[in-house]
Amino acid sequence: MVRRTRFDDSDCPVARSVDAIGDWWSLLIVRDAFDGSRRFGEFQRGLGVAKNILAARLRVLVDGGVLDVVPASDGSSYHEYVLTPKGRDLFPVIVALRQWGEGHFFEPGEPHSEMVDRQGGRPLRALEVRSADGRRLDPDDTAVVKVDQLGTPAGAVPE
Amino acid sequence: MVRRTRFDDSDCPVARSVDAIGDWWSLLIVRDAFDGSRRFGEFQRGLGVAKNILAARLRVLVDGGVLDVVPASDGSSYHEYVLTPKGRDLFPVIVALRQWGEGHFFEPGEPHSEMVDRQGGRPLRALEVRSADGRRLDPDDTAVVKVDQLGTPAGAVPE
DNA sequence: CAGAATCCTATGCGATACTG
DNA sequence: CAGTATCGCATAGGATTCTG
Repeated sequence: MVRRTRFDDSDCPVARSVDAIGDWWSLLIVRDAFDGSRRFGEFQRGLGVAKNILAARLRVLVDGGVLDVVPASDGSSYHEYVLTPKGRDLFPVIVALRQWGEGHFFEPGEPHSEMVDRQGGRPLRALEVRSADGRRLDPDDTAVVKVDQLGTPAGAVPE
Repeated sequence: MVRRTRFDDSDCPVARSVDAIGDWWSLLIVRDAFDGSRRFGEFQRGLGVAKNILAARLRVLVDGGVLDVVPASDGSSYHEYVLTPKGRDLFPVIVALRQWGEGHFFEPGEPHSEMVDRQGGRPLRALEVRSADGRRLDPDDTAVVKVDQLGTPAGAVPE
């Protein structure tokens, strides 16, 4: 796929995000990073991915500014991979995917990993899309517009 | 990749979501569906993807319960692809990816498509991850636990 | 226009072996 | 343990053609 079709010049932020993440492995690496994984071996065990693939993905994520390489915290000569602020900004993406999966791909009672609030251990509230003034928005309440210049929508999508 | 490594039996909802979506094309199809695309040709023009690929992806999305096929609303003999409730539940995922992209892949003032509130046309509020009782949560405020049985966390991740 | 059917190639990725 | 190097195959997906 010639490195797949590139989306990095699209004017759609979704496409650029998708392009920047690269592939699903990368996203699962990020997931594990949020879960606390920092070492090469941790990621490899958590993912069951071939080491060459993992190494390549880690490099892409580091180059893309999602992960940072830091000296190992335990004093060993290796290093660790930690999320950058940019990588941490993927938090809602991971949470959104997690909640979608929880809601649609598990039988009631089926064991699964779950993200909880550390204080009290309760599951998170479902993500809510809101307007600038705080109203809850459904998909139909939104439109995608093309912003031509500095922040001024050029026109609402007709519909 | 023998249809890539399967994640559909993972106990992680993120992995199952990723597996169900299939690939980036599918996600961009969903994005366009949220933007109002319904017809084969609309998706194709919006994505610039080969028709066979598009057809295959649409089938996967329909089979997966993300899209539904309905008779064309304009009376033509073709049909249209509309989001199912399950598909509409991907809304936060798309919004999250969009916001990440907006925040990290565009220069200030660089033209891009933007999702706005239909009422007033203002951009959306940034997604916020919240606890069950409404506190804002950062990644560090959360943990991923393994739920063994009916809703009772088996133990917090040590860290 | 909406697809299905072919053909073809680049490459993602899995497996394995090797290094420090 | 943390990677790099090499090999090989399946296949995603691009291009094109054909049909109703």
